Amino acid sequence: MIANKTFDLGTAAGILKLLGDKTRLTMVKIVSENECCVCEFVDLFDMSQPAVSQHLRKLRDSGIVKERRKGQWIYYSLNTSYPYYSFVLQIIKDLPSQHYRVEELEAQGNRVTCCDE
Amino acid sequence: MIANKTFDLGTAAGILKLLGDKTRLTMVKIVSENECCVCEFVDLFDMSQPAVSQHLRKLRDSGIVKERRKGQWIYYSLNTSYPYYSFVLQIIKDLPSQHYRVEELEAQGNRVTCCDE
DNA sequence: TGCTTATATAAGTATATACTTATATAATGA
DNA sequence: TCATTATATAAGTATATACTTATATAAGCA
Repeated sequence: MIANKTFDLGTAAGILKLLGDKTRLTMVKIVSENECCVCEFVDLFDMSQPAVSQHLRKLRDSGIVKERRKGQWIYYSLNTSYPYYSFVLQIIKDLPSQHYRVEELEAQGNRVTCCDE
Repeated sequence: MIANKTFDLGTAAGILKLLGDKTRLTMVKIVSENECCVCEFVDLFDMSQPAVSQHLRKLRDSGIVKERRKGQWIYYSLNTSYPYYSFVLQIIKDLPSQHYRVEELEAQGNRVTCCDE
């Protein structure tokens, strides 16, 4: 683990608390494999848009994920320059891949064309 | 990661939620290095006995830690046969060692003589 | 410009959580 | 047996959390 200057137990607990919610943990696993936008999460989780938005806000505020606006859409991805990125990666690396869910979305034609640049 | 038959995201999130509390995360790190009894935790955390007991209960109920009675004392330690032990270990392994805190306790003469068998 | 779509925020609410104090259980030892 | 020590549990409470609905912001397009 590199560049974790102030990696105390309080910091670690804060990260674990954020990841200790099934929705957010799944979100983080997803964006570690595929850049994803809010409306796709709404589809994937069958959850209201504000609920999704509020979870993403927590993850963004902490620095775990980052956003990128592309027209109307805002894409979320794992923030590789997050100071505790390696800690996050360590936690999610062995979790079951969620790539198939994004593929399903794509098969249904519900994926936003985000890969066209 | 071995023997995690039903290691889905819900299970993982549940574990992370338990560890996502500074007190419990510290407890788990401590018992990964030293077997410890309740009254020692009370000293270490400067916290009420019931509060400590309730945190330990959550950790024990989940299976993360195990207990061993020795006379009046109940010693807690990391449960190495917990199905998700390797996941827990992966999370805590790089956290700052808490061994010095137990040593301080010992220096103050506040350590229960638990190693006399 | 006005309409639509995507996303964020605000405010309210029900439930979960981490404590508190009081009490129960269990082991030790006089 | 009774007192002491260690621990657990029960019940109450204040705060945190994850939603809800309503509304605001922002971009694209007719």
